[in-house]
Amino acid sequence: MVRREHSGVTISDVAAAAGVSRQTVSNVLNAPGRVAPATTERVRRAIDELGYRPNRAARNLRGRTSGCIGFKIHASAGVSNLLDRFLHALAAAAETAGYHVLIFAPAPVDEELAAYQDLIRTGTVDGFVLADVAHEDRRLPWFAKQGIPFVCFGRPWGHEDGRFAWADVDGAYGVARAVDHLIALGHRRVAYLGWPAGTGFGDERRAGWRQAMRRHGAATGGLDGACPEDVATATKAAGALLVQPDPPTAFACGSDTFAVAARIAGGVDSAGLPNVEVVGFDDSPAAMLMSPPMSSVRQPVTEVARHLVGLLVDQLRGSDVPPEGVMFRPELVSRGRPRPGER
Amino acid sequence: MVRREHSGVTISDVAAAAGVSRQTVSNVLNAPGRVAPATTERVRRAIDELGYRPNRAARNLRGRTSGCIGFKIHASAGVSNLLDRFLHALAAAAETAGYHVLIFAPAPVDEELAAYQDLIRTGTVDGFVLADVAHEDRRLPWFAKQGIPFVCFGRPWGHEDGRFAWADVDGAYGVARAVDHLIALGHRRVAYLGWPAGTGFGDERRAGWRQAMRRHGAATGGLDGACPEDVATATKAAGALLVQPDPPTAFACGSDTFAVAARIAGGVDSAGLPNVEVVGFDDSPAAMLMSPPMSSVRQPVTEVARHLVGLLVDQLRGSDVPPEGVMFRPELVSRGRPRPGER
DNA sequence: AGTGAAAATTTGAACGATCAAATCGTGCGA
DNA sequence: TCGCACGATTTGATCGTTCAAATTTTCACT
Repeated sequence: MVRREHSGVTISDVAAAAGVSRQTVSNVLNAPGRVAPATTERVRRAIDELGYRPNRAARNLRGRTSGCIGFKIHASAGVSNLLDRFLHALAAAAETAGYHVLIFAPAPVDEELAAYQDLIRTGTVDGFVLADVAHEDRRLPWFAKQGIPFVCFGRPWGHEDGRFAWADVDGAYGVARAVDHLIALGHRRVAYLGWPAGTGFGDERRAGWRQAMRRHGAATGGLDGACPEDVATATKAAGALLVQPDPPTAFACGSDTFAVAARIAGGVDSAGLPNVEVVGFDDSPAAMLMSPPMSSVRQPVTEVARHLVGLLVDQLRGSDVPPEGVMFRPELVSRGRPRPGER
Repeated sequence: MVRREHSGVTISDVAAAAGVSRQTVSNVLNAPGRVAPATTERVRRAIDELGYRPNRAARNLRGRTSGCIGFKIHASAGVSNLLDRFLHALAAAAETAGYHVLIFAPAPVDEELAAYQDLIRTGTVDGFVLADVAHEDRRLPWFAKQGIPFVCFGRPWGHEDGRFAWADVDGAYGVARAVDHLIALGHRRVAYLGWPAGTGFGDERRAGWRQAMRRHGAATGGLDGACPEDVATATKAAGALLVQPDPPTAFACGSDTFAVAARIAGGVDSAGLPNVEVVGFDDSPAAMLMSPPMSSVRQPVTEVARHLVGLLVDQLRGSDVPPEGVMFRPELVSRGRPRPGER
C-alpha cells in the first residue's frame, strides 16, 4: 500500500486524496464517532494508500505533551539484571499506554536536578519513572514542589509523610518465602545476609526473615549478617557467622550478590556440592548458572512496570486521584540440586 | 533565578521582557554572531530571569527532526550485562551529541519492521542504533531501501557487499589475547568453546583462537567445542572435550556463559579450586563474582557507543561521507587466583 | 413543503519555534 | 551633505496538527 518512499505525507495530502478537509481526517483518527461511515471508509483508504502517519512533533506542539516518559539510566552494579528486565518491561508497558521511554544519562558534573528540569521545561518528556530512589531521596520533595509528575519503583523511604505514587515489591514477603523454603528443607539455623540498617528495603527484607523465623519458632540470635553489597566483604561477613558454635546451615539473602558470597563462604563438600543452602534475591542469570543452580526470589517487574505507567499516566491526564502506593508480591524460584547423572 | 513555577515560558515572553523581537531571542541562541553584544546580554538576562527553555516540539516541527535515536530493547539472556553497559554508554554519547535515546519494545505479534517504520514516519526518531544484528539480518537492506538512517553495533555479517555504517569489537583479537594469557600460564592444550559455525561473530572468535594457537605452535585437534549458548548444553560439550585421551587444561570461550559451563564441566580439586583454567568473553559481573574470579575479555562499549552516535549523526546531517565500519579492540581483564588467606 | 434540530463537515486560529526576506539604523567615503 | 553599504533587528510565513466555532447537510415531524 505504500506509495511514497521518504514519507513527507501530511494530513492535508490525505484530505486532498479523499476529497475532504484536514479536520475530517483528524476526526477519523481521533473522534471516529463524528464522521459518517462512508466518509470514514474513504479517508481510511486514502490513509493506507499514502501511508500516512500523523507527525509527532506537530501533535506534541498542539497538544502540549511529548508522549515520552523519562528514565535516568544509572550504571548498574552487581550480578542482578533487574534494571535490564525492568527497562524492557517499562518500554513494553509504555508502548501499550501510547507512550515511549526516553533514557538519559546526565554527565556527572552536571547538577542532576538540572537535567530533570531541562527535560520538563523543554517539553521533551511529560514525567519520570525513578528506579533508584534512595533513602530520604531529595529529588522527591523537589519534584513535588516543582509540580513535576513522577512515579517511583520502590517506596519513598524516609518520606512516609508525603503522598507519592509508587509501586514496590514486598521484600519481607519474599524473604519470608525463602525462609519457609529453607525450613521445609529441614534447616533450623537459617541466617540472613544483607545490607546494614538504614536502606529501607534492606531493613524490610531483614524484618521478613526475622518474622518468618519467629513464626517457625526458630531462634535468630547470632544469625544476622550485615555488610555492604560487595562479594569480598560479604564473604567475610558470612564466614564470621559460620565459625560460631552453633553455625547456620542455610542463608536467606538480601540479593543474589550476597547469596554468591554466602555460597563462597560456605564452601563445597567432597562431592563438590555446597555445604550451606542459599536462597538469593532478584533471580539474576547467575543464580541459574551456578552449579548447582540457586533458588532466588524473583520480582514481578512486568506487573510493576505496567502499574507504574498507569499511575504516571493518571497524573499526566490530570486526574484528581490521589497518588497511591501499590505493593506486589515476589515469588520464590525454587531450584533443586541437579538430578543424579545430570551434573 | 527561576521565577515561574510551571514553565510555560515562550520565546515571545523572553522577547517582551528584553524589549526585542522573537527572532532576536532565537538568534541569541542559534546564531550569536548576528546579535549586538549589548542586546545579547540583555536577552541572556531575560532568559535566565524567566527560566526559558526552547520548546522541543516546536523546534522539531520547524526543523523536521526529533533529536531522538531509536533503540529496540530486546530481552537479554545470559550472564552478560553488555546490553546494560551499552545502553548507558549510548545514552551518554547521545547526550553529548545533543540527542536523546528512545527505547521501544514492539509487541511480539506486531510485524517488527512496522514498528521501525512507524517511528520514522511519525518523526518520533531520526534513526536507529541496532545492537542485535543477526547473520543476514533482513532489516539492513530494508532500511537501506527505505532510506532509514541506522548504524549497527556489530558487523553486518552476511551483507559484506553492502555499505553500512557499523562499529564492532574485534572478537578474534580478544580471543587471541585470551589464548596468549593461557599459554603464558603454561597451558598448551587450550580448547575453544563457543557457538556453532554460522553466527559471524562466533566464527570470528573461533578463528582468533585457531590463529593464536597456530602462532604458538600448539595443536588444535580435538579442542574445538561448538554448541548453543546454554549452560546445560555447553557443560556437556565441554565435558566431551575433557574425556579425550589428551584433554584440554584450559578454555578460551565465546562468552561468559560458555565459560561458566567450562568451569562447571572441569570441576574443582580437593582444595576447591577449578581443575581447568577458563577465560570468558564480555566480562560480566558473574566473572568477577565467581570463586575464584574469572578472567574475561571486555568490550569497550563506551568507545563503540560514542563512535556509533558519530556515524549516525553524520548520516542525519546528510553529509555525503560514505558509511564506514570501524573496529575496536577489546582488552583482557586478567583475574588471578586469590592470594593465600584471602579466600 | 417548511421548519427546526441534529449530524456532518469545514474554516480559521493557535501551539512555539525558525527561515527568508524586508526594514531600520549607522558609519563611512565622496 | 548625500548616498551607499553593511550590520542589527523585525516582520511575515511556515512546519503539521487539533481545538473551537461556523457552516452546510440531513432528516424527522408538523
